[in-house]
Amino acid sequence: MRNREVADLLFKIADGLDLSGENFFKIRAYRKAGNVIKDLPEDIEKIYKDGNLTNIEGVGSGIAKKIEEYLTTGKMTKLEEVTKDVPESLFNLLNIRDLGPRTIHLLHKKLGVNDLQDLKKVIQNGSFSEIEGLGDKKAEKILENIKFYEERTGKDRRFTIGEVMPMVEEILANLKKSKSVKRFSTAGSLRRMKETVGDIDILIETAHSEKAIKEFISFPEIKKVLEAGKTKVSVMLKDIDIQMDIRVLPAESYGAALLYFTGSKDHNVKLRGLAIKKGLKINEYGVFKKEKMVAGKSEKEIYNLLGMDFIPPELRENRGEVELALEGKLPDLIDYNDIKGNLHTHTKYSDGKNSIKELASFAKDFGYSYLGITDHSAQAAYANGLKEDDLKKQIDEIDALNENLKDFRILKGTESDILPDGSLDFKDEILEKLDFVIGAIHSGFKKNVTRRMEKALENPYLTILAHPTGRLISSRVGYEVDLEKVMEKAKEEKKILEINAYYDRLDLNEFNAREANEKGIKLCISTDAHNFDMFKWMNLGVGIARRAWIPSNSVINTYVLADLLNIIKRNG
DNA sequence: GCCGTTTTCGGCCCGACTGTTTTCAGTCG
Repeated sequence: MRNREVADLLFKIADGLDLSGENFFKIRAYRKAGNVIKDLPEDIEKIYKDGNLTNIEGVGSGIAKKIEEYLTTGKMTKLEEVTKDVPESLFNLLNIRDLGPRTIHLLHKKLGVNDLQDLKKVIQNGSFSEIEGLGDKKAEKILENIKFYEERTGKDRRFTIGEVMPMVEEILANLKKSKSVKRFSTAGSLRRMKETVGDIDILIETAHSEKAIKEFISFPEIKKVLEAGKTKVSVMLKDIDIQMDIRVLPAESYGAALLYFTGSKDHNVKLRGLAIKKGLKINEYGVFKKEKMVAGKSEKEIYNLLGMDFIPPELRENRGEVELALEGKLPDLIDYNDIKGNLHTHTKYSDGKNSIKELASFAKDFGYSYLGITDHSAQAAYANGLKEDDLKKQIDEIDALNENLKDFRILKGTESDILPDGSLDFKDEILEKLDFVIGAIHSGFKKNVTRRMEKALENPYLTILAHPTGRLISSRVGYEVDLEKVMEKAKEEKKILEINAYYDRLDLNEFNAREANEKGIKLCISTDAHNFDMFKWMNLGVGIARRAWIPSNSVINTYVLADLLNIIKRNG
């Protein structure tokens, strides 16, 4: 897939034009095309070969030609033209908050600013503030933001959703206690359950906005207030240095604001386009016919007014959901409370923190009706993997525990390493005694991974293939694997692929998961829990599944026990 | 540069906040 690569070039052209003071709408056209291409599920090269480039939203003949040139020759003349007069170091300045292309262009033209050092110099010697439209306050602000920029990776830094959740939950708990706040919700990419978020958006409904804002900015989780108006507050949070935006709203606009700030941007633009055709205007305060407000209290009301069904936040990416909602044909998505058990967990036997009994009791209290125990196998020595005798002992322990459990069952499993030759780490005689078997690659990420996975999938004892791509969102690209082949084999062998909901894995990701589902492959959402606390990640997995348009009956751990056992029973 | 059930020109999503001014431009989301 070279989509990201092509999108980045278009973004670069947009930035370059921006820094040259070019026509605003031309710049936006490049940026829009980049955004659409970045999120396309199909490969841009394939689209080009099929002659369908201009069918992509936002790509006309001009941009199509540039993409064609790049795909066939490896260069893009337009980009070279644009960057000829803009020094590379000028692009970096765009990463500084409150410093945009117009100002950078001005500083470049009038003061010859070419890089960060120049910028600091002109602020310090006062020539910055002498330019019309700029001043001392702006100078001071920029200087402070330069510090921020230098301390961290810049304003484009993204956080995994699991990284920010704990802090968000603390803040939501604070809001729950507040007497001046009536309702609140997350919005933005967090509400859409994207695997990474750039910032955190929170909406609150209150009749006493001044009081609510004052209260909010005094929360202990807040490091610094960036701006604080009457309806909007931006702050930087402690520990993780992420920006949080709060919007304060009256009841009649709550739905409109939730819709607006949940996004995605592309989804909203689409809705507004539809609204215009109906003679309506949508903004964050409501839907308006001329001056008269005709909807806004709830999102559902607004969608219905536009003649469509309510669209769940996880689908709002302008990937066809609007068209389906208009026809009343949205997919019936898996829901957060459909899950009946966690089937990938570790105990003290290997590298987990809790005993089997503790974990089972927790899972039951969590509302689950079964729990799969899948400790590591011997090959995973770093994780204290189980030898055959340990596994036998564990089987006996689970049998004994099950005898005393009511309305709940512990399932006997293993997370067996897939060895270099593609075989599993236990003999058939012991695998036979288990309810199900997870296979996983934990070493040799570059060694015949595709072939090994295919062979493991052919093994009649294997039930589920864990974290099929092996990526870590924040740090690792994953296995050298031909996922297409692995999926074909899984389909052929009727095996299950895992969506590992551990926040830094989310593997399969939403695109792969959707592809697997379209092929008819069953999926399993698991948290790979090493303690109680990690059960909460299950929601992230469901979020990914919802973003992948997956229905409940495609995920095995939404089934009641009897049906689940039927599905995971060996040899069909 | 893109796009069209007001189509090949003339629009292009919309508003808050800030700092600079005194009506607005830049930046951000």
